[in-house]
Amino acid sequence: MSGTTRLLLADDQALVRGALAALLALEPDLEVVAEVGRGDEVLAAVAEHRPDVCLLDIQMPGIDGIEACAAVRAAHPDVRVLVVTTFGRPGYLRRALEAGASGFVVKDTPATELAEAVRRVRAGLRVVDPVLATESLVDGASPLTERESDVLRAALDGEPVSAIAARLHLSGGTVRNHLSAAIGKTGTRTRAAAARVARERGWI
Amino acid sequence: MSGTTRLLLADDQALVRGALAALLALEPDLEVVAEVGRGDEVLAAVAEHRPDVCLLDIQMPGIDGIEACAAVRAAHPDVRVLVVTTFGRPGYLRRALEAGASGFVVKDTPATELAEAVRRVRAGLRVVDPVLATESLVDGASPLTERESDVLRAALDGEPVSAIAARLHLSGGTVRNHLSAAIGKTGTRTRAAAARVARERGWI
DNA sequence: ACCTCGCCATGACACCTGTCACGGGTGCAA
DNA sequence: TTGCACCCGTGACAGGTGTCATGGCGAGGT
Repeated sequence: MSGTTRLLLADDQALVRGALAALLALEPDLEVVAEVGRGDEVLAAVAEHRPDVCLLDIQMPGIDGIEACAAVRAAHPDVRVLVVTTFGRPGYLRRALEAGASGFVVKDTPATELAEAVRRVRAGLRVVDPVLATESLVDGASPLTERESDVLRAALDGEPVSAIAARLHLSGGTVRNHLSAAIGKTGTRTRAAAARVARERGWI
Repeated sequence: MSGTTRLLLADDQALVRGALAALLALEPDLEVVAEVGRGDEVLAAVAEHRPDVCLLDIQMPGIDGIEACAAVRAAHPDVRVLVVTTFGRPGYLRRALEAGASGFVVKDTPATELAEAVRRVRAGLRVVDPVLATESLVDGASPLTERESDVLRAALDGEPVSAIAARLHLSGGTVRNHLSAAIGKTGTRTRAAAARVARERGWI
C-alpha cells in the first residue's frame, strides 16, 4: 500500500504554500491533497482529505501550528505532523514535540531535503535538526512562570506598566514585580530586552 | 529573442528559494539561472549569469534586498528587479521603488500570480499590490530624520539609553532628545512602542 | 545676510522603572 | 502539618526615562 503519500500544507503565505506544493509535486511518491492558510482550518481539512502527513508552519492566523498539531494528533493519531517553520527557536522545537510533532525543520534547510524528511516522517521516524536539538537542550524549558509569561507578552508592544496592568487587571506594582523576575531570568536589564530574549528563545 | 526569461532568485531561506524555483520552473517561458541566499552575493551572480529579472527578498544577510536592488540597477540598468517580501510595509514599497524596483509583491499573494508578475516586469511594466500602494500613500514617507532613525534602530533591542549613546558615540541627553522626537512623530509614549511602530511602517 | 532645519549638547523637572523587603493568599506535595 | 512555589499586593528607594528650554554649530534656501 501507500503508493503515494498524501500531504496537507498549512502556511499563511500563499506564495510559499504554492511554491512548496510545486516543489513536492516533483516527487512521484508525494501528493499534495490539501492546502490551508489558517491554523484553525487545519483540523477540518485533515478530516476531509485524510492526509498521511501534515506540513504545518508555526505562525499562522487563527491558531498557531503548535496548537493545530496538538488538535490533529488528538483527533487523528495516525496522521503525522512535520513542523516547517521560519524561526529555529529552541522553545518552538520543544513545544512542537510536546504537541506530538514527528519532525521539525527550519525553512533554511536545503530544498532537496524536504521530501526526504517527509518520507522519514511517513515511515514513523523522527526528523529533527541536530544543531537545533542541542540548542534546545542547553537552553532547556522556559523558566518563566505562567504569569510572568503573560506579563512579558503584554509588554511586547512597549506599552507602559500602567497599560499592561489595566489590560491584565493587575496592580502596577505586581506587574513590575513580574517584569523584574522576568528580567532577572532572561539576564537582561529592561523589560523590552527581556521580552525580546524570551521571544527569541520561544518562551512566549 | 527572449524565448525564455532568465531569472535570479535571492532569498535567505533555502527551502523557500528552492520551492519558488520549482514553482517558476513549471512555466515554460521562465528559467531560473541563479539562486543566492545572501544580499551581497546578488551583484556578482547578476554579472555572471545575466538574468533578465531578479526576484529579491528584502530581509537577507549581508545587505538587504533594497540595497541589492539599487546596486543591481546601478551596474546593470537593463536588469529589472521584482521585490518579493514577507512584510507589506508601506515604507518598504516606497524604498524599493526609489531603489529602482519594477515590482513589489508580498508573499501572501496567490502563487498563480507570481509568474504573471514576472512577465509584466519583463515587459517593462510596473507591478505593485494595489492595496499596498494606497497604504503607502496615506502613510507617506518617513517623517524621521536620519539620526532619529539611527537612534530608534539602536533602541530596537531594548538596551538602556546609556548603551545606545555609547554605541552611537553620543551623549545620553542627545539620545533622549532624538527618542523624544521619534516618540512624538510616531504618536506613542515609550521608545519601545515608537521603535515597533516605526518598524511596522517600514521607517527603519 | 537672513532664516530654517537638522544635529549635538546641557540642565532641570516630573514621572516611570527596576529592585528589594515584606505580607497575605492559594494549591500541592512531602 | 509543614513546607514550597506561585500569585497578588504595598511601600520605599535609586536610577532611568520623557519632556522642555536653551544654546551652539553647519548646511542649505530666500
